[in-house]
Amino acid sequence: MPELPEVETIRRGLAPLVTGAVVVDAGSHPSAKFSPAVEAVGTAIESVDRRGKYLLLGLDDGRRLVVHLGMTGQLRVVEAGDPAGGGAPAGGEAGGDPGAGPDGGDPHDRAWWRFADGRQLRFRDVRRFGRIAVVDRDLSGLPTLAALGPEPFDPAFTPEHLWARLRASRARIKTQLLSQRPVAGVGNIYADEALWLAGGHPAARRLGRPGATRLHAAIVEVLASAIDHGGTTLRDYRTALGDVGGNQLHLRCYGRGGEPCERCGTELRRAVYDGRGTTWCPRCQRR
DNA sequence: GTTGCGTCCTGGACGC
DNA sequence: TGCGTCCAGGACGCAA
Repeated sequence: MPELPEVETIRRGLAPLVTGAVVVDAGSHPSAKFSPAVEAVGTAIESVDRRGKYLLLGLDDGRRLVVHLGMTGQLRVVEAGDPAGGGAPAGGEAGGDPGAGPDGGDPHDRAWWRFADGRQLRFRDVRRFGRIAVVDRDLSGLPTLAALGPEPFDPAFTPEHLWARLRASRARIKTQLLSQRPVAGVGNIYADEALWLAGGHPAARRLGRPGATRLHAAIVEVLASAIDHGGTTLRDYRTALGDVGGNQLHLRCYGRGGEPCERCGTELRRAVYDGRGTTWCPRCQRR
């Protein structure tokens, strides 16, 4: 489930591989979630940026190719003739066999772009929770993207900002983090990790200023640490080079329900809040 | 406007 | 071994 650290790791791997590449052909799964991929044909990729969990490929016609990886999305560059790429795409007509890649490649490939040098950028997404869009440079074509909160490493993301945003809502703290509005890029894994580190209860609806300050520092710390470790691979996530991340070895809360808290030894609890599996320490994280 | 629930989607885990 | 059921979760739609 790619969150900010995973998307950032993919961006860093992808940028040197695709910057300057000219898209000469493309295809996609017929779903409207993926079919905009073909709109990039005839352009050159000028940049690879990230906003929250979204990858933004700057095109030389002024637009941006936006890719959201959803839960199981993977982006890989394959060399011309690489069996993993299914060879040169035959036909290349968008809306072909649902779920099948060009030339009968991986059936979970939802979109692909072929470059002038023969290489392909391929988007594999088993559960089809990802999506692709082509929008103007100002991102106004995607309201969700335009409404994202500040980047966690941006100076605009301050303890005061976080406190003000959390104070303005009565929703649960974790639910607010997952909304992407207080800060962009936090998903279920890092919300649990940051709340554990900050000692905040995920189901609390209010957070004092000291608590918000601790949570701010925790968000920055867990995201930066995860990027340093190459992201978290629980099942599907792979870097642009096909490698697994290493942060799953450093998780201290997420997915560890029933295990002892490494800080106090109390058994970590697991529950579902607002439809999302949540793990927390009942002793370290009191309401 | 805010909040919370249901839906989409598929592979893996698990029980029978 | 095979079948059915449950679970995971980001974004979005909808109802209250």
